[in-house]
Amino acid sequence: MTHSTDKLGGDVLKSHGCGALRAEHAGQTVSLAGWVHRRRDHGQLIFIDLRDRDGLVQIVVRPDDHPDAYAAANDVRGEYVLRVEGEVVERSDATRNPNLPTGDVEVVATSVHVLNAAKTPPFSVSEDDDVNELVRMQYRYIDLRRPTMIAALELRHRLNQFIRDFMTERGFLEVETPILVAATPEGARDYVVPSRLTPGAFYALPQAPQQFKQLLMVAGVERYFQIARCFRDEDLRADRQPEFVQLDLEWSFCEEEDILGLLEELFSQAAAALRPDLTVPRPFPRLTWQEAMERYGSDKPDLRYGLELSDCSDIAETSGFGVFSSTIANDGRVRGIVMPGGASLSRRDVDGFTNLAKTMGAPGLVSLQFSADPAAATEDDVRSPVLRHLGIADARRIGERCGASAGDLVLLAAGEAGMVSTVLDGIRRELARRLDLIDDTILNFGFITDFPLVEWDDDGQRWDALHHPFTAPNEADAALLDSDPANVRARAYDAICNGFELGSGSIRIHQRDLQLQVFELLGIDAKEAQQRFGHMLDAFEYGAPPHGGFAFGIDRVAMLLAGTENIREVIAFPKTMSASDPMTGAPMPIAVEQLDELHLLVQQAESADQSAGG
RNA sequence: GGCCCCGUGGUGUAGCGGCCUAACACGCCACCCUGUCAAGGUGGAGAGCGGCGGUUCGAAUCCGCUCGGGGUCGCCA
Repeated sequence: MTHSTDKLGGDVLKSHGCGALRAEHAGQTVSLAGWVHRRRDHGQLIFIDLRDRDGLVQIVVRPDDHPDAYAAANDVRGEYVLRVEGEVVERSDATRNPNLPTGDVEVVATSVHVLNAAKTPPFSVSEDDDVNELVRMQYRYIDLRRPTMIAALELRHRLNQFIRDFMTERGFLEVETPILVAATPEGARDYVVPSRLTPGAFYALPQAPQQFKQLLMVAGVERYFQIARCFRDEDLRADRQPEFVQLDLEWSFCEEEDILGLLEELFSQAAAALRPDLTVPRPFPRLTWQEAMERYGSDKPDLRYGLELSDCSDIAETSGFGVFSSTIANDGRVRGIVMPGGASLSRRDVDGFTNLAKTMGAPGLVSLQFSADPAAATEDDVRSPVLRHLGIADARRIGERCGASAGDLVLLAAGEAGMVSTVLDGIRRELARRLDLIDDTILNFGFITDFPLVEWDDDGQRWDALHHPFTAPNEADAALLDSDPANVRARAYDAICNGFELGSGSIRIHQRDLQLQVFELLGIDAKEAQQRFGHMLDAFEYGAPPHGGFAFGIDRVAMLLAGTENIREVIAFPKTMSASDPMTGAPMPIAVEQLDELHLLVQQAESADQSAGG
């Protein structure tokens, strides 16, 4: 036989995969093994759809020639595990099933063996029902049998494979780094592992292999990558899991262009290989962070649609509307977004947007509904709760500034700049959904560049690294490090796609002095720096090459390639929003003996009905 | 930590103060049926409505608390 695409055949128990059989196999005697997808009993004729990882094939069982096979088939139920022997027969024209890849053939069974019976599963494998996720997770091994889930696992496998090949071809070396590492107080909350041998001491699970990969650069690896497991103990989201997988890469003697160019190739080639049906616009658009925030209010804007924001702060500043003028007087901003055709919305609908804004921290929204072109609008043409305060002149200017036309709705948010961005970003995404502007046949990748190096943390009263403390400042802004840290740009960049952040990277600091200067800015003095990051600082003194890198979430890329908005759909065994696993019960209390060995004392009883006290 | 949504037979839903000793679809069980492929037909079993407490003559239905799931803001170097 010539080279076959059948991956599941050739076993002792199984000569072919169910999904692999075609007309060309007609006449062959085959042995198949798989699960009963469906069974159709016609009395003196039983059809069984036998399913394995690659697909389905119809088995026909008749009592006359093979009574034993028929008897076995009679007792078979859904999800029974069978081994079937028989002959592949081309179907008559009237009985072909064009909906099935194997629909031109069927297997006439000569024997049917039940390898294992099965209880009726808690939900259907054969129907694509919307089953409660808790139940799916409790029985994940059944959930994963569903063809869409198997397909997601395979997609992910192929993505990983693609990445390994791609990186290898470009000279990157896959190096594994430790999972038990030192805790880092900065950044996300660490998952922590108590040390038995060093009482009172703890490892942390890595949030990312950051320091190790930089040290690999100092070690002369030059080009490193790893499909790395990362852990962050933060609240979860639809696109966030406590443990996730990144393509982590680091590159010596590289500049921003090298990395962004590599990523563009990687993402577009991966998409072309795995989802040739999707459109990937190239070149990937690049926006500075500043520009992204101005135009979209987000550092991960969905670029598949417009709905850009407009700044109306100057109009607001001189406005007779006190809320606006005082906002500007207090260093706030007033910005707006247009909903095309929104002038006809009811008060109730407009209130819906206001309520959405309130959930994101806005005191409210100002709405202006223009029934005429804003440039020529009279008071009768503008519907707004604040028209009286604003005046028709400013209403016109705002309408024009935002680019509204007759029939449009303008929504304005006023207040602190960050809040205004958050709110309008949320409104923008909601508008896109309502106006059906989201094209799900496009993967719109992009890069965000020139992030600020640091941001002021009001709670901690200090500067925090926006990316991480090893990010190099833009050389042009070096002078501002002491005088005006907020305006120092970092040599940091993010990759985005369809409104998701895929990952981020930067050119790193490779000089001890500059690193110390940045630590200083972050409130880490020389002594503390030496204590906590001495190995990095020392390494920089032993011939550290200039280097930079990137890391992106493989789960998220897989999610986008799979066409879902939920990361759990592309993870074999995900955790719930409360970071638990309903199948295994993790996390769970451990025995007192185990705690003792680890020198741990648990503060509270885990629940009131247990006798173990505080 | 805040806010929003959800929890009714195995699954998905309906019911939203008495008509509910809870309805429908799929699934399940039994029987019939030789060409179906979401097979078909007939019959049947299966939940007391996440838990606790309240309001009421009466609670799946209203209220409070609680548990669980989902979503989101904060958070996520």
